[in-house]
Amino acid sequence: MARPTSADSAASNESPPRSRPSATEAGAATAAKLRVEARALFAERGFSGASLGEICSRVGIRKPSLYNHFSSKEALFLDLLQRAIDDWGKASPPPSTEGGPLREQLELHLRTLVGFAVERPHAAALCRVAVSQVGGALEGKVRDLLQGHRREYQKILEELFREAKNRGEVVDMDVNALVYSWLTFVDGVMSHQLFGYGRRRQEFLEHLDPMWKLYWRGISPDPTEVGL
Amino acid sequence: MARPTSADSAASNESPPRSRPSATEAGAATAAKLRVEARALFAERGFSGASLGEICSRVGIRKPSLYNHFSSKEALFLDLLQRAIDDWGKASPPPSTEGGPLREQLELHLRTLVGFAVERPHAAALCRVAVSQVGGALEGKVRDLLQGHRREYQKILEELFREAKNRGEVVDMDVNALVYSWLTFVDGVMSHQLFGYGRRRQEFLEHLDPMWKLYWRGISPDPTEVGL
DNA sequence: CCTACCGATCGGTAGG
DNA sequence: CCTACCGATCGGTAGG
Repeated sequence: MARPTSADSAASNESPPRSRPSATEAGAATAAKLRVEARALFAERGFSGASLGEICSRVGIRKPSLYNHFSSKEALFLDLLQRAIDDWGKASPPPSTEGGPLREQLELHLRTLVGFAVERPHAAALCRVAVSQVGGALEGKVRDLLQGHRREYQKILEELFREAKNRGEVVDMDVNALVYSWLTFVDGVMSHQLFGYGRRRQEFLEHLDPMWKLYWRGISPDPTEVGL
Repeated sequence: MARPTSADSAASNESPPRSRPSATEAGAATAAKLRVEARALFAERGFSGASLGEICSRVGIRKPSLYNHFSSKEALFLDLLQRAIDDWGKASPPPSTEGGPLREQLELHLRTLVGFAVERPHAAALCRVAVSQVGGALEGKVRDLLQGHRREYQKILEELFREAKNRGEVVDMDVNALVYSWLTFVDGVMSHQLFGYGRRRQEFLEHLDPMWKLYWRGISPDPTEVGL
């Protein structure tokens, strides 16, 4: 995240504004604005519920002009999804066995995952919309994008937990069960963050710390030493 | 669940077929068919992505005839959502402090929750679609339905964990943290079940047992006694 | 339950 | 980047 700006205003590859923008720079700026508004509207209404007309209206251009930047509604959505996945991955690098004790690695990783959803709510919500987009025309392409990322993530977790188990940093248990346990915990936390409403979301965030401790207690090699 | 039939073919209030159906019986049968197909299509494509024309086509009637049974697309969706919530609640009665040890209560409850998603995938997916329906016209009404149910569920859990804590059946910790921990665990499990794809879903189900044990280990008053 | 039809809006194109 | 416009489809109504 280049700038500490709020709520998804930052796209992946924005350039700072100049005093006299060239034609290509103006075009890039329009494309960036389109991405911001499209991301927000897709996140709020889903793929079919968001209309290109409204996106363009929010940017201040007419609908046909959008096709100078994106070849179709589907292409626009997939572009945004790819960026959201990439940005999320960059903001939350997977934990490594080299980085230190498993407990600290996992806790940090959890916090960066949640942090992305807090700082980039529209990008996170777009991923949620994509996951929910099980039917319809772009089903296959969305699934490919998401599954590729998920498979890679799962493989990293398998290695992480296998090594941690060998070092006695985690309870002695089937590695796959440990991986699924982590995925379930993360998905549960993200569900609250992505689907929760208003106050609930904030209230939930305040309980992240004790929830993490209870999770760690479950997979810790020595639960009695986990301070609660 | 009255009949052990597969995949959501059973609506909430179907009556068994007779040899010579009256006019009102035929009408009720049509309404039931409409619910089955609408539930499947809403679940697959979302609210905006599903069209009344296709629903009617699957049932074998013309679009205007739908309005003899439901006053609008929105009313149809809300009817289905209400039924899905009710059915899920009936199939998964919340755990009670009277019913026995907390551990057994929670495990049984978890299995009935997952069982509903397995036996009634379209009803469960409709709830997922509704939760995702954060924007658009029916935002407020959907939220009211879901929040009402959620609040009630959360209150029951608070009482459950408070009493269990007093009896020493659960780790000594803030009751709210225990409640949120349970909600997170359940949401994580449901995420896999509702959003998962094909083989993954099955593979995940096979790990439900060890995942449950790891969860219980985290909130158990004596984790060392949890057999893994 | 049907045919016939409504205005609105959709994603996208032609052409400049 | 625009105006003008396309065919298709949408939810819903009139009238029987």
